[in-house]
Amino acid sequence: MGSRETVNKILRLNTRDKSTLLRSSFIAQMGPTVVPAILELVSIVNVEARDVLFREGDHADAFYSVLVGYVRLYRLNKDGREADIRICGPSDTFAECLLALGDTYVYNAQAAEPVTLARFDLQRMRQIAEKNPEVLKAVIRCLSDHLLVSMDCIANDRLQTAPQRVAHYLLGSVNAEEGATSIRLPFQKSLLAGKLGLAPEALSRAFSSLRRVGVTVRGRTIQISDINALKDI
Amino acid sequence: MGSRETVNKILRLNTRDKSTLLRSSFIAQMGPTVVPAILELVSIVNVEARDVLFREGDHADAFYSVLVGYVRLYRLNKDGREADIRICGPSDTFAECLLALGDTYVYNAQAAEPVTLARFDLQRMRQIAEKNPEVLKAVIRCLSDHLLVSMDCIANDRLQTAPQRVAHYLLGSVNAEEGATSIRLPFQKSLLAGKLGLAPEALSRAFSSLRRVGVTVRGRTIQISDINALKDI
DNA sequence: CGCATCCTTGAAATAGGTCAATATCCGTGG
DNA sequence: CCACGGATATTGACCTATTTCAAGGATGCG
Repeated sequence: MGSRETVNKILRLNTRDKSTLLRSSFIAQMGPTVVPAILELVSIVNVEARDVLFREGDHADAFYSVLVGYVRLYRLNKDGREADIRICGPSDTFAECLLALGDTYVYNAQAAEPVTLARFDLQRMRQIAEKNPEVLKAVIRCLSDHLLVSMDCIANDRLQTAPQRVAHYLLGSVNAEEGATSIRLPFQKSLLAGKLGLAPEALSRAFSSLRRVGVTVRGRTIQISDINALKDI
Repeated sequence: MGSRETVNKILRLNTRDKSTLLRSSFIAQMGPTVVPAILELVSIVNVEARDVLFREGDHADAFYSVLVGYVRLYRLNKDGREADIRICGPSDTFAECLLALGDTYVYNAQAAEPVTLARFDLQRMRQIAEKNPEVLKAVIRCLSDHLLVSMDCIANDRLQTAPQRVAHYLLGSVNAEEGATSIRLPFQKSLLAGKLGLAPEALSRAFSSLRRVGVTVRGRTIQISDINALKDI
């Protein structure tokens, strides 16, 4: 029964989820030889908005890729204040550093909305990696990307003001090179605030200070009248 | 001649440097089979205090391990303000993420004092890694450690005040568990300030605010009268 | 012993956090 | 399709931590 259920979970991986998984930063780098073996050990997990996936210090037996929704990775200080470390969206992988680091989660993870995840068993993944350098290389790629993102985050926190961080985020989400565009935020503003290391109020104020360079906010929709003006902030 | 010189460089690797290199976070994880091959392609680099090793955007053909001294990894904003991303000391490896990421440095690196480095050629290292999963695993280990350090840094920047960051640093450098001790800072205070994401003045003030919990500063020597008192900051 | 560098201290300016009140958004159910 | 209500977001006022600028003091190297 237990195994029957597991098989069902895998079979139920719908076309859209499966293609997201195959295109995830982690899986996408591997060839047709290992991918099936990995898909064997993947299970699908659905969690509701605000559910805590795991906590810092918990025993870890899996890492994850996001298929649908957004997950918040964060730490707590002893007063219970929270600080986001990374926001993971579709195709992002997290906690994969535990492949090398140990069996304890090093941050908390919470679903910011209803989320679908691919779950990779750590032990079994280590076994597969042991036999397949291809997997090791994918892990290296993945870790390098995350390290780069983290270093960007440190530098931005230390060098940029709130409006600059917001401008930087907008420029990174924009398709066009210049002129006018509009963006739809993929998540709530409170999540963006956390991602940028700001209180929600500070994000609001940053947006309103960007009005003078042609940024208009209506709900999740952001109008940008001149991309180049944003770059000068 | 050129090759003669290279050989000399390697031969000149003195006992102390060599043992540091063999114990560096990167090399130490590998067995006797690959290590000699890697030592073959290592060259030793000496740079003077304040020398810039490379700049963000420079073409990259090597990564490094520190043997002696300290190296500052930092970014610039467009006004020329600097923010440290990581401080690397003896046995630390940096820029190894370029093995996967590309051939452009993603930050600036500057010697904070006279420094001796082991230089790993990226191309040749990639070739060795291709044949030796052991090397890939060492790289994963190394990247995971750096990622963890970076995430700690983000969380600390966002959650802790200046005195808390200093207390946290001191507690991490202390050997004893409780009672009184003293520490000798391994580098200048201005470097510590940068590492903690503070202006030098803020570090000074943080130290003087820690006086009331029994922290006394004289030059590079820090006296701590009660470790447990520090933990409560 | 002297000079340069590094560190500390003070005073003023600022960015952002916190708290509280109001406004807006959006999913739900009618 | 609209109206309702809870959750989100904005705004204002205040407060605190940290930066910045400027000057004085300590430190250590030659």
